[in-house]
Amino acid sequence: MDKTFQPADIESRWYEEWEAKNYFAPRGGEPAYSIMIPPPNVTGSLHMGHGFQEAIMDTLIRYHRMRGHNTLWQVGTDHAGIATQMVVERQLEAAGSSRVELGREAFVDKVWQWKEESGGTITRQLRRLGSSLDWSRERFTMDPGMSAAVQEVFIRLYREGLIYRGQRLVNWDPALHTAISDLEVISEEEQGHLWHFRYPLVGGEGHLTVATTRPETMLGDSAVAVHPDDERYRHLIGRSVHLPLTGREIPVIADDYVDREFGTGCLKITPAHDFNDYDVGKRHGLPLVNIFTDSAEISAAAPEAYRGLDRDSARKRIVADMESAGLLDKVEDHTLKVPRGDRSGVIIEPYLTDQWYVDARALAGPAIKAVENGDIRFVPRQWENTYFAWMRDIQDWCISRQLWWGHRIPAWYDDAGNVYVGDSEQAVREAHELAADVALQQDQDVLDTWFSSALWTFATLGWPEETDDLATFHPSSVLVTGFDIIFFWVARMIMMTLHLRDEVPFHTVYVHGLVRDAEGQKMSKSKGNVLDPIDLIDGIDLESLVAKRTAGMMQPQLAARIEKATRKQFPDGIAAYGTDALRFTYYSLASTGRDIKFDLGRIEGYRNFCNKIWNAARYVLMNAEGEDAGAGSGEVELSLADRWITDLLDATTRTVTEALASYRLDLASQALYEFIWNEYCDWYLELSKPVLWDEAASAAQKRGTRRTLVGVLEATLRLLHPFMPFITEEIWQAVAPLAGKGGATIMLAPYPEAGSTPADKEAAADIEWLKAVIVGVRNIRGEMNIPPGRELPVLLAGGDERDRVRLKQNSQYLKKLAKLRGIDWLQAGEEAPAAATALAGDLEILVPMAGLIDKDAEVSRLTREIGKLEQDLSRIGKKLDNKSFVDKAPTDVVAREQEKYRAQQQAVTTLKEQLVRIRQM
RNA sequence: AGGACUAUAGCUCAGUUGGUUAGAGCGCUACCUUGACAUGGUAGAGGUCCCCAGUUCGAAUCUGGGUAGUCCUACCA
Repeated sequence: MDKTFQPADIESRWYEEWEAKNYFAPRGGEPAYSIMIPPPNVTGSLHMGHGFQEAIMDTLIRYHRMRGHNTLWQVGTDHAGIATQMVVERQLEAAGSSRVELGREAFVDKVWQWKEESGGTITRQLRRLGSSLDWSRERFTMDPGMSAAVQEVFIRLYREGLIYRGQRLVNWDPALHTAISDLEVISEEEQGHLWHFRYPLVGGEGHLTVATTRPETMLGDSAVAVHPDDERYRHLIGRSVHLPLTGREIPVIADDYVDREFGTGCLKITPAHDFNDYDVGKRHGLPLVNIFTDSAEISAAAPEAYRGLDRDSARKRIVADMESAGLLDKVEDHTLKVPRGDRSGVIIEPYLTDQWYVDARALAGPAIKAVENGDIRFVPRQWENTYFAWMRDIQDWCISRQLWWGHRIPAWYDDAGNVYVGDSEQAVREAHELAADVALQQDQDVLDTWFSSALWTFATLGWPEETDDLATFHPSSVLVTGFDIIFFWVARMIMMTLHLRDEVPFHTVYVHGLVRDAEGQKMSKSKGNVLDPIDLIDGIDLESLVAKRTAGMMQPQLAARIEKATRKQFPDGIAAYGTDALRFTYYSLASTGRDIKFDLGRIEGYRNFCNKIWNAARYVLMNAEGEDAGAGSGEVELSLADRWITDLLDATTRTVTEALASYRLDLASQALYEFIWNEYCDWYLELSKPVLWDEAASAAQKRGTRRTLVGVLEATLRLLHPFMPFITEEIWQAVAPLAGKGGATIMLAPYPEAGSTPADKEAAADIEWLKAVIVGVRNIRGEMNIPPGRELPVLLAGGDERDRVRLKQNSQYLKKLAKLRGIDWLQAGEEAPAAATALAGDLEILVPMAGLIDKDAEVSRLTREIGKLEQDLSRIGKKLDNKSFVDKAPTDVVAREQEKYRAQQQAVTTLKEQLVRIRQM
């Protein structure tokens, strides 16, 4: 074995073997445990959020698999309609072509081609993370099975009246030329202006002043509204105003939607371009004047002067024209919320079109109930409130998209505009007995990507067939996801699955936090603070990192800033930490209800942890290989340390198991870290040395220590395997045979279970005593700068019979671990030599100072120690003097404080006497 | 405008039902290449648990009110 842990080669070797041997597939057993991966974008690549999420799922999956459950981790990818189409369109543009030029069929072929080319990236990356996904069942949201399921669902819901087609205002993306759902619109505050326009009253006397943030929409105004009770304008209701620049006259109407306090109290109404105005227009029977094309340029419905202008130019022109007409009252600065498309980033336009909708209200009821009654549980719980809030006020879901990449809507139209929904044109013709000469045209639109994702948990298992897999693995056990897609995906899965299958898609939703950068910023390409998990695994040099982060930047000045920041933050690039270290970092930061700030210091710490495990294993193998490690029938004698560490492993197993059950991977990883490093390595391995290296130790004793050494390591590796799959497998292969364990892989070895035997409290107490004495000596050594190699003589004083017994049993340990030359009891009446003092309970540990220890140094050390103790003593004293504490606190608490007080007092007395003695020297 | 979450060491974070000397890692200081490991060992320094009030014998923990930050939902032109 190498002296340091080298993850790269080990990782690829083991993953290939696991996959080749089909260890990831379900293997029967009871009960079933299944997780459906949130399908990543097929043409995407892995980011830190994926890394985090997959790591969590893999731990849960490996844990249940080792427990012998029938475990399925369903893998697959998503076709990601808009995102993927955009990428391919951009490629075409770069090549001087376009989607339109290519035509629909050729374009879709092109996308498929791109999917074939780039689709392997993300799945390769998933493998690098060690994700034990069942690749033999890999699915894609546009594969034939999924497509059939999507079609089936659409038709079924249509027949049930839960999908309908309607004309209304939608969120229109004028760059992508498609409708999008409410969720895909991001509204953020931006600096803008409020323009006050004068609309002259018809009849010649005066005007009304309206305030608007969108001057260009005035061309589509249908009315001016005032509040019905507004004294200022009441007399004008029913009159008309000239709509400037258009030659139209529009009425003054009354509607209590108007806020009298805002602006002038007069509101221009543009029913075709504003959601609220649309409602007002409906109430008053106002005409819809659509002044935009589908690219949000001024349309033929507007005066000729403005036609063809984009929104921004139109705005400038209109403001200028109003000003020169003397109709611009004033302009104020104003911050407003601007709605933008989450993909395109352009301003979204409310736009009147025909679209398909899902009646979400009807589906929401059962979905709410399922969470209310606990059929589905959110972890952490608080997300249920978010879910309820949204579900109780849910809007109908616009599912049609004017894209080419996606599931084509199974609807056909005849020339009269009648709609026929069915499996195919043929099926529709037959069902509706349409003559062959009736021309039918299929709907041009595709479905929202989330429509197919909503079917993910059951469509991947063969639905609409009632397959064995469905019966076995559905509902799935847990969904692991980020809060950002609770509405997009989680809620819709729940609604669809309950409706179509009358069962929940999963029993638990584990919601994890967002992975942010070290400053707490969201990672994004434009900020240039993105970390690629693969780079943390393999490492990357500075130049490559800079190149990667600044590639394909639209704005060069951004690239310069990113480069500077990157060079500053990673002057030496990023080291190769390996998958296990990366995963462990995720777990350690995965406390619930909290985002993760990814800190390089942590991953480095866990890389070191891997190395620690590696070297501990080297030590164990070094001492056990070729030796009798107690797996046979030879007599075995267990030492105190053996009993203690075995017990502690048991306690750790319990902690880890409980933490896993409550999705506290941070607590699980912490318990493992502490046990392995602070107990097994720091103490147990050291305690094993005196036995193994002692000529006088019996074969049975050595056998006992070797057996414990190997046995505890072997079990610990299994305990750790779901978290650190690679290093544990590599070491386990060498260690398991020594422990008498068989099996081809640790992956399928049983997960340790906490034993039922009561804790060996005596062993624990003895080890605590031992540690206290050793730490006492080390403290003196450390404070006095005595080299660790120098052996010290030690005298013991005070203490009771138990201390004497313990010393007798543990002197070998003490000598070795505290580097002692000899240990003697100070006889009664014997004068102690000048010595530095440490305490272990009532036991005094004296290290004679002769030639080693400086008097002043010891004086100040003792003084400091006494000071600390006295502070503590006075605190406890006050507590005990408080009558109501003694009266009201539970007796065991009081007793504990009293014992503490006695011990501290004793300690202070002893140290003070010692101080006096030293001073007299 | 509603709602959620967060605030603990210089930094990143734990702290379960109120009772610990408030912990870990990184960083820092000192000493040390001792036969698993310098990606290491030993020892040490470092905290007004955001502020105020309350409940309690006792509050980092419970209640109320602030402050600051992050985010979600809905939005008035």
